[in-house]
Amino acid sequence: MPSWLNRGMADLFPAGDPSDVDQSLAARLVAAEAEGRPLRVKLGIDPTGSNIHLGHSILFRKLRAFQDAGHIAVLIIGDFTARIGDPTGKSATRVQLSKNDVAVNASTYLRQLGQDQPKETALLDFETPGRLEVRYNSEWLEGMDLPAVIGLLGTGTVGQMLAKEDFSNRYSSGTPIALHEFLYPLLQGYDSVAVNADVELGGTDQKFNVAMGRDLQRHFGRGTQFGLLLPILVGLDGTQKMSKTLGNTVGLEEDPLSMYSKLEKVGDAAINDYLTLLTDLNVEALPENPREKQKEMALAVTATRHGRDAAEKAQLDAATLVGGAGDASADVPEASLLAVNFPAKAFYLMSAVGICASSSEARRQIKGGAARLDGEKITDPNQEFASAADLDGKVLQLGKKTFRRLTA
RNA sequence: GGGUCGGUGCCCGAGUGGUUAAUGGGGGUGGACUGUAAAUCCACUGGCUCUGCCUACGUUGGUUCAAAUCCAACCCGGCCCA
Repeated sequence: MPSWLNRGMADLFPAGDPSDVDQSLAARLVAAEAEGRPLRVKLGIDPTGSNIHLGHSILFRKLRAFQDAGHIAVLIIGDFTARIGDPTGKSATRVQLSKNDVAVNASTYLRQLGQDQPKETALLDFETPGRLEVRYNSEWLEGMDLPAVIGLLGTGTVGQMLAKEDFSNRYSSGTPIALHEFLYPLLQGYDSVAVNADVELGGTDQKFNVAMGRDLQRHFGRGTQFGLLLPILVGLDGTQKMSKTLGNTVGLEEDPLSMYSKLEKVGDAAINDYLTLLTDLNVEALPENPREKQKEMALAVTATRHGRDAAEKAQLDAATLVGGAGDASADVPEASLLAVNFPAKAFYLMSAVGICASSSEARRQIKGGAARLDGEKITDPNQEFASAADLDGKVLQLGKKTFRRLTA
């Protein structure tokens, strides 16, 4: 098996008879090569949120690696499944996305994946002909009639569903499981049938669904897919998975400075994973000193998104900002003063400019000694600023790592 | 459909007529310390250009000078029965 394929891999199944194209991905690769037929590699995404973070990107990176090896990336946008909405949790969170929401989210996704970029900077290769198929699953799910749905339901059993960890947890803890949730794995699996996947990529938490895809392909008499699972990236807290709701993410489109400063304080235990899953570098090449190691990793990961030069600039800026703040040359994200009404009191300014979520919070932060303007501590929440001109170009700081350059 | 228990702030979870945005824990943010880490300690943790004013304990009404706490209806969930 090629190393680009093995890198960071958490699980590959089935992994049976090495000579059987149905049991061994290595055999399938060899056979495909002999036939001059690229593999079809499926990756499904639900366009529910609209910001891709580094945790998602490890799957896309693997998909890209397949593309670069000459295979076909089949990106499935789960517009149909997303529209039904995930009923997990309380009634209040039962969001039903409209057709329009889904369309907007999907296009945001594609843009972030690099739809309009050359393949050198894009996450996926949109350029090379024949390397990418983008499919929407409403294409085959929307028109499915009740007999077909019943047929699909008939391929699974309640026992199978309850064997799935999160269903069984919820069942035994008394958390409701809506009936249609059982349909989800089946529909997702049916996507594999519809696109004739050879390989499906997913996080390790997707094993059940990916396996379902293989089962359904067999049921429908199609070629079977392999499941290639990648680890779930831990978030910045170093313990829980990277996820938007936990607020421990690094967004793909974040500016170099915030990306770097977040990454350089990732917990020691997570550094190797970050490097393996988010870059092509060798773990052995990293320095021993844990602090240096963090910096190297942060630099390398930032560079994959913004290029080496921007990443190095971010590293420098991070160092100077923390040292004294307000360095005029530092490349700090800007915040416009246009929406601020003058005269402005300090606490109001901080909320109006978006560095604090609310003016009450800003008040508290100032009292807690967290706010600085050009490195000088703001002590009075009611300190007044007469006009935007007084603030133009200055750096507003919250805590040690949040900076905004104010612009009139 | 019947019985029963329950729905509290980001999460869990106290509270059961009356100073108070509402005990405690978790999480989060900030400060000290440090390697901008971990651990530990301290503070803060509804909103509002704020010496005051709003909005909050499933929803809507009601009783009361006064309700998260009492009453009614409704909505949602667990369990048992069908």
